[in-house]
Amino acid sequence: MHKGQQTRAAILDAALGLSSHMGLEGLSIGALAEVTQMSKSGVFAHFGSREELQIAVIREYHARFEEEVFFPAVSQLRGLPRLRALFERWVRRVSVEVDSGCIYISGAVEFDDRPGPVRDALASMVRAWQSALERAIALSIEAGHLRPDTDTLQMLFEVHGLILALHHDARFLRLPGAVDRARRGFERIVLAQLLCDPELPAAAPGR
Amino acid sequence: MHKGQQTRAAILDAALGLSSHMGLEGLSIGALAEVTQMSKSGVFAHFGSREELQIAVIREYHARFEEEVFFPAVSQLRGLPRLRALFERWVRRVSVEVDSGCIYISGAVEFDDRPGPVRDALASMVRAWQSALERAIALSIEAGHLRPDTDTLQMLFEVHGLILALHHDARFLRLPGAVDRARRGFERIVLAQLLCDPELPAAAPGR
DNA sequence: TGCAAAATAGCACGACCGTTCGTTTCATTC
DNA sequence: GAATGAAACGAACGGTCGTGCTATTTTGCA
Repeated sequence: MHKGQQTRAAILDAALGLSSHMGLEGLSIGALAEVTQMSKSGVFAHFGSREELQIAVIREYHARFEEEVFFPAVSQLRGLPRLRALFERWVRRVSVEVDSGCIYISGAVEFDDRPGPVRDALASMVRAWQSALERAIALSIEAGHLRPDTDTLQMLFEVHGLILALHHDARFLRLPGAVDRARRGFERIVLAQLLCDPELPAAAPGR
Repeated sequence: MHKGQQTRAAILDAALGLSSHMGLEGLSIGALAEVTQMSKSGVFAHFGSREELQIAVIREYHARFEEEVFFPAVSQLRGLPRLRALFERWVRRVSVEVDSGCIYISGAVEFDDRPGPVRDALASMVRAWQSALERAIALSIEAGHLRPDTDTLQMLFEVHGLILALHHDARFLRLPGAVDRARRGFERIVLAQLLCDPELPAAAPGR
């Protein structure tokens, strides 16, 4: 019987839209029932608890994030091209999204002082994404695109900062030009660690 | 009659602690009454509405932020020393705070999709702080510490990103070493735009 | 010391919250 | 077409929320 899975998916879709606007804590079963034209108990039955619903939302967001950001980027050549693709898609996801609001970012703020399974689920997803980026940076070093003395975690930290600043300026302050500033920041970081032309296949390092 | 002001201040103090843990949206009059050992209506009477309470919290946070970060730093020499002091105190405020959670950061995420007076108050405070930083950067250029072609807003954006990444990694992921990474990121940004030794009084630019 | 005003308490309201439970509708298979 | 189990509903519960009222206490000044 697959009618259940079907409406569960529909509920989850609505839940993602809602919680990207109101945050994971602002997500309520009543509002969700209204949006999906169902009864509260009907919605509730699919998840068993509000916490489970929140975790399901996080997992769904993770899946979509992978689909839209990670998977398309890994088709790029490993090294700097792939890293660039990851960043570019990340930027788009955070900024121009129609109904967006990155749940990773808003969730991190909402749950930084709130231990529990929701926080754990969120943290593990974020860590997974961060280590994917870390691998992409490491591969760029291996491929000879970035200097071998590049501090991987430091670079990750700074790139992540650009995304957070973009989210802040574009979504909260509604400043124009935030996307460009994020891109320029990225190029500045990369340039400082650049070893050779990333368009060419990796060769012996120039100085 | 100043008893009112006094308890109002006490309430506000508790409210700051509460909302730095639970966020401005998580701040409730009932919880506040419990903490301050007052009745709900007693607390309520001091502000007239929850929204006014939130705005009062924002203003109080702003005052403390000025006190702890801005004012001590402007006693430093204008230019790079002052900019460094601003950043260093900002870092401390965001990271090591006892009961912290920067309301500017959490509020920005909570209210990026929620128009209204609270959002407006928060945004104006954040903008005030950002333009204070912008002035500090501009002064560093005027003083000859930074290259005259430095993009002020770009630098502000990147520095802000470091603080946001620090907040994320230290408070949510609880990664060690985030503070150092923020500091190193700042030095990297400054170094790229450095014109002459900031310890010396501004002189004719070396190349 | 007494009095007006300010400050606080107490209580109730309506709304929404997550959750439970018994019932009803629906889809599927014999 | 009847039987069966999943899916959805509807009503209710206890709780908390913000917000009005009306008393009552406390405060500061004459």
